[in-house]
Amino acid sequence: MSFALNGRPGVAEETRARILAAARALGWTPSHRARALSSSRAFAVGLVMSRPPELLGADPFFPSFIAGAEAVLVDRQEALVLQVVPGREAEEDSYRRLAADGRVDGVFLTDLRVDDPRIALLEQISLPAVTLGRPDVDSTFPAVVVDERSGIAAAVAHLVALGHERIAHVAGPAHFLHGATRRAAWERTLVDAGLPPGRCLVADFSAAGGARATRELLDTGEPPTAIVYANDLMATAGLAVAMERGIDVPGQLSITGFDDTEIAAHLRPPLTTVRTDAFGWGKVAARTLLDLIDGKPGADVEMPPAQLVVRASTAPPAP
Amino acid sequence: MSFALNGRPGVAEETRARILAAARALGWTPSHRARALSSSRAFAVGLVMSRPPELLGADPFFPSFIAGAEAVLVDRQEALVLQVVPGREAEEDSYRRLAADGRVDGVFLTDLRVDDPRIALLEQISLPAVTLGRPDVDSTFPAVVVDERSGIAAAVAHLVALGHERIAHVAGPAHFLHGATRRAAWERTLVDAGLPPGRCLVADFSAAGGARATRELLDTGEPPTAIVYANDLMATAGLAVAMERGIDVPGQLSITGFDDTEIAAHLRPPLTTVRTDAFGWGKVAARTLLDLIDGKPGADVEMPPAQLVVRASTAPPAP
DNA sequence: TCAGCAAGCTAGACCGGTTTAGCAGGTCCG
DNA sequence: CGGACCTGCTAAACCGGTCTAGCTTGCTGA
Repeated sequence: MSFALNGRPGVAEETRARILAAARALGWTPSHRARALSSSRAFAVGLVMSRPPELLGADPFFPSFIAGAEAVLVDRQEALVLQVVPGREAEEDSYRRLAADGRVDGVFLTDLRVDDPRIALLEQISLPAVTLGRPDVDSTFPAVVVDERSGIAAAVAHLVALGHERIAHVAGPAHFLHGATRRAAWERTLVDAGLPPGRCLVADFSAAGGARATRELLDTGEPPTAIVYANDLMATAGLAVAMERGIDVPGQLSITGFDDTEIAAHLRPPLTTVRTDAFGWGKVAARTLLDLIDGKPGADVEMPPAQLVVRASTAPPAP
Repeated sequence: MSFALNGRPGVAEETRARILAAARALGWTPSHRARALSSSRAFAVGLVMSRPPELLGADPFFPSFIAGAEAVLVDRQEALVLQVVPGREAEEDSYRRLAADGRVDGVFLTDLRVDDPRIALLEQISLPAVTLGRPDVDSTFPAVVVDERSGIAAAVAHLVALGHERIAHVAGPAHFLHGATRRAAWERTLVDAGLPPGRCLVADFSAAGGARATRELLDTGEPPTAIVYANDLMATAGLAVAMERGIDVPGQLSITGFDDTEIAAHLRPPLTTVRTDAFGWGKVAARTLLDLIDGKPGADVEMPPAQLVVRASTAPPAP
């Protein structure tokens, strides 16, 4: 029976057709639950998000990523199990339970951290995974990588080309790999351009954090003429801080963001930012994860690099 | 066995303890899959989102709602299955498949629409559901309701108290129930205040739509002195349009939003808006849904009403 | 003393697939 | 012409729980 339905060899073509016809005639649907039990598969993949809810809401990444992943998952009859956990300890529990209960056959590892303990954890409980970005620790999991460096580098190069020499950075938390990567890319590009590295303040990707960092930068004796933010949310808050102080953007201060959120193009001035294709990322990550689960050897995948989107929040520095 | 483990009567207390101890000693974990098969339960609930990804990303509602729901679900060992569908037809399929596969025991019905066909669909395939908001059609499902009217009413009343007389509205699509509700609340409050209803433009909750509507409003011979937007995203875009035209906010134009997004308080000027407790909404909705699934009669639940948050984007009209 | 009964326990059917073992029928070869 | 072998199909074990039927045991009352 199942040979016929699942299209495996050892069944005469005519019999297979007859069975399929009968199944259709009876309106028969295979029981997903029985299949899951007998084949010890969940036919689902998991995504654990451990960010504070207000940051999840402000970041367009997850919805787009999820939509992209879903686009692939529905076709393969796989479900997406979502988990939101408040803190780090709960996070480990979350993965363990997902695996122990057999709720999922694999997970997406997002928001990669420096020396991320989850990689060892998942290897230990042998839960297949795909990492979003290349981890800095040994990993047997395939990575789906978007080069964020070149996007930030393009932003910095763009500012340098405009004539800026004091280019600061408002970074994300240093323990996040993308926070660290963006910061390193900013610094490296400045050095390569023969400029002294500007000031770097570490914030937390939140609007409040971005505003605070911006105030601190502007309070310096010799404030930067341009600020590269690690995300649009902080950049937007920074823009407001500048306005509040009567500093013209981009006349007196250039700013760039990262994410290209829906609102970025509709701010005043429209935000120069860096765009990544989260939807496409989700699609590729889902395909890679499903292939891995199916036992196909998963190789790392390189996605198109992040693109600089030049709008009106950047201009030559005031003379 | 299962009597003991699930704490049902007909088992001596001592035996129960012995069994539990043995289970612990062996490191035994009940197989979720086997349980699902034999009890024909999925131990999961579903959420189908049928919005374009870019709007999902800009709206803080879903992440907060999901986080709230998760807070309840983890305690009850229930999973959340997420589905993102591109269009209306796919939507129906999505629910049907979720039910046919027995992937979930119930669903959250969000983004309620006027004359929403999903209610009849879910009743037909007898998939338990909880509606977020009170549907305008007959429904046997419990509704978890947040009064959005009074939040909008408070915003309009606030503007009226400041002295505004031409208060326009940029609405969400009319087929969404919350779009329609917010619009009706705006209109009703104006009429109650003895003012002629201002202009209402229907947009689509997107930044581009908000900007377009704002331009159209400001292009009128006698433009409004205040605009009530149906969400923060459109209000933010509207703010940018005003700035672009050199219209001072709030000096010459007052604006209000809806959602209280993370960025709202960090715009220039900080946005007067209406806040709903999406996290709490998620918690209550999850509890209600699980109770319904457990066969407990589900009554409608009234949540605390949306609150007006007055910031600096509203002021008396220019004389 | 022993039938009558309830509480407590145990064996086994069941959920609905997947997968293996075994069986019928036909072909090939000696 | 008969046994080896292959093909295609069928019957039954298995996944790991839930849940019912029936069996033990200990106690009550005539």
